[in-house]
Amino acid sequence: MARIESRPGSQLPVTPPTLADVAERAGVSRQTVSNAVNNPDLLRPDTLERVRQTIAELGYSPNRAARNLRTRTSQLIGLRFAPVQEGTANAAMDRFVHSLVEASEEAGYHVLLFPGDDEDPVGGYDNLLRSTAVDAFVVTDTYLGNPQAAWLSQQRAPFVAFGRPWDDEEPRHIWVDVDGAAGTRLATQHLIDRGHTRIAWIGWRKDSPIGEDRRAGWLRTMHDNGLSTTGLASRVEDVVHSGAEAAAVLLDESRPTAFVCASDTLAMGVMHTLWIRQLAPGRDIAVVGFDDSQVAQVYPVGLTSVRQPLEDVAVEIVRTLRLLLTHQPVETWGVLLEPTLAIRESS
Amino acid sequence: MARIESRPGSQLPVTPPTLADVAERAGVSRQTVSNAVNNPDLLRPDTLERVRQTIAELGYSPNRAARNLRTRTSQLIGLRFAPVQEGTANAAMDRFVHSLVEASEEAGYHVLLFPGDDEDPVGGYDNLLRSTAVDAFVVTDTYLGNPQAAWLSQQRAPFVAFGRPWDDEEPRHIWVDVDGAAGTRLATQHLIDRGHTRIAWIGWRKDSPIGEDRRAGWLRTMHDNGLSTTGLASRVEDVVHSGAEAAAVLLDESRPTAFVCASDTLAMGVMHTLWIRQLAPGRDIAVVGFDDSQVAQVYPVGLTSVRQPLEDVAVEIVRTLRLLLTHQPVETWGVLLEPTLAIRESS
DNA sequence: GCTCGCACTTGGATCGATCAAGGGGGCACG
DNA sequence: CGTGCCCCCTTGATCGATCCAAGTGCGAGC
Repeated sequence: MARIESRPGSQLPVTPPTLADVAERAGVSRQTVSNAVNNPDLLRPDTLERVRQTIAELGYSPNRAARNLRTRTSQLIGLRFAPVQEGTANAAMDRFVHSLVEASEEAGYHVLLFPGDDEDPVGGYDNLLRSTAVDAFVVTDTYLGNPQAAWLSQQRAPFVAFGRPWDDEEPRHIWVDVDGAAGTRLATQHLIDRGHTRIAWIGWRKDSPIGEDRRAGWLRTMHDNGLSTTGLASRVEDVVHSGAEAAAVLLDESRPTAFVCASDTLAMGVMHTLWIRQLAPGRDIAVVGFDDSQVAQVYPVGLTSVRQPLEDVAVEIVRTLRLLLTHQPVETWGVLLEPTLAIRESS
Repeated sequence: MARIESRPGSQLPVTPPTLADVAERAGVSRQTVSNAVNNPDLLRPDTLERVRQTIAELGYSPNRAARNLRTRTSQLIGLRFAPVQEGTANAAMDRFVHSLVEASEEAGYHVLLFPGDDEDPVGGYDNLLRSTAVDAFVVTDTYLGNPQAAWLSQQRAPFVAFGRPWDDEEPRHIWVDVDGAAGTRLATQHLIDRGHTRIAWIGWRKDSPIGEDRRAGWLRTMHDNGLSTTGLASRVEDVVHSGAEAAAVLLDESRPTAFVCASDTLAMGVMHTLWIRQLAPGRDIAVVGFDDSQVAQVYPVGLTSVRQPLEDVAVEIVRTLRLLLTHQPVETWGVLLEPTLAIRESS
């Protein structure tokens, strides 16, 4: 049998069998084999069985390039894989991408990654689109002022966004998103149920619509429960030490017994302040984060955190993409999914 | 209904222009346009300029499927995107994938993700290979007993592994890896330089070759510096509470002043034990983790951690893949890269 | 006997780029 | 003035699957 030579890389791939090979071997025409693969119900059962067996024997699999050329599809979904932000806990992307890969596979698609370039944000999209390398895109960063979604709409390229179009009164593109306000509502209600009344908010700066949405969930829940929020909110950068500072100030000035944070990163900051002040998370002060990042899971005092249903997001995105690509009507512009709360020791 | 504003000039035509369109418009043949794209030096400068201008005017980009069919390549690199392991700090995959996407792009490749299936570990590879959907693979999980690398070798599929073939038997394959022992050596020496002499090791069970490699770095460095290691090592599961328990036992029995861990997850366990015992990381006891995960970066007391040069790994992998795919000789079977130490407050 | 429809076959064209030959014009050289 | 040659470009074939239209054999139904 094949003994591998001692020099690396001296192996050559073999040419796989073609449709014609299968046809000849099975004693049928090319067309019939093609039908066996794509329209099995057109064949008589016994013929189908015979062809299928031959396909199995030869290990035939339709050549992707040829099929793509003819059908003008690639069965690929493009996803811009943006640089990871070091120093923050936001590892949601990883989980989302994985879910997307799984969901796509089930729909007969694969995920193609391409790099992001902040100087030319649509360059990668443009290339792939014009060379018909992908059938559709999934857009993940739809924050305010991001030109990608608008650009893709204009190009009439099929895509679904993970994230709402915050800046527009009228939805210009199809989206799937997680209800951030519902997440912080869950978190806040959870704390209220545990007897907390002075629950503080540490969130992002005002120019982040996502941050404001999450904040609104906290705010409304507090008010719905007749609780005051004066002096209990703070808006900072999404870095650990900002969270720590904000927590320190809030503790000094407003004596909260619990914190709801817009991110696990900020929650980590709170944990730090608690640690410095010899306060035990979960016993003395409750803390809830957002994103259920690995930090929340691995931190010795498990951090209670809002968990986005990324698996469902992926499934919903792929489902919608499929409708788009088969030119079926899409019912709604957007789908909003409910997050859950991963409860741990910190609350 | 959706009102999508359209700027007619910049809108993507229903069908993108083809080579023939460009050729006709520029008054040359298809082949000449093809050469303008792929072998510019075959054209006279003025012709080249003219063709290039026409390409720009029409916004032409070669159709991927057609090119793939003819050249029998796809310019795609397959990567199995395995499920994220919840509850551990190992987010190295994310950073690696991103680096790989960037490095691939520069070499004219894209990364195609496909899901992993533990029941049929080579199924995904097989499909993509037989349908000639990808040119090559990057294999990431080459732990002992993993059949993928061996299977791919046998199929003569071009691939490069991130990870050494630990079982050291034929058939061998081409790999790029990070020197784990060098990483723990860095960590250990760093601690010795800070005056520590009783440095403990918390690592994985013996059946993990990677774990044993990392352990060896600690062991050798200790011995090289004339330090004893008796009673200072422990091997456990890679989960937080195991790390915590191991730390507690070691502290009680051997009074170490520093810990080197095989992972950030275990280091988190150590941190937990320190916290319970009111010991300050970095001041009372030093801790070093492995992987420089987001946990290490975000943890309030920054965790010193061995950082794998994943960017370099990706570049090296792509470089080698390119040699393989162009049938150029590959010099060596494997390349071992040196990690660095991200020093933070915990040491 | 005739029609109808099913289950294929047949031959060709097609998708769009690239490969492998095949010109043709200009220039140098005899 | 003819020949050879190189450079630059053109032409037809090709990659492998799918689309298309027309045709064949056969059994059932009227």
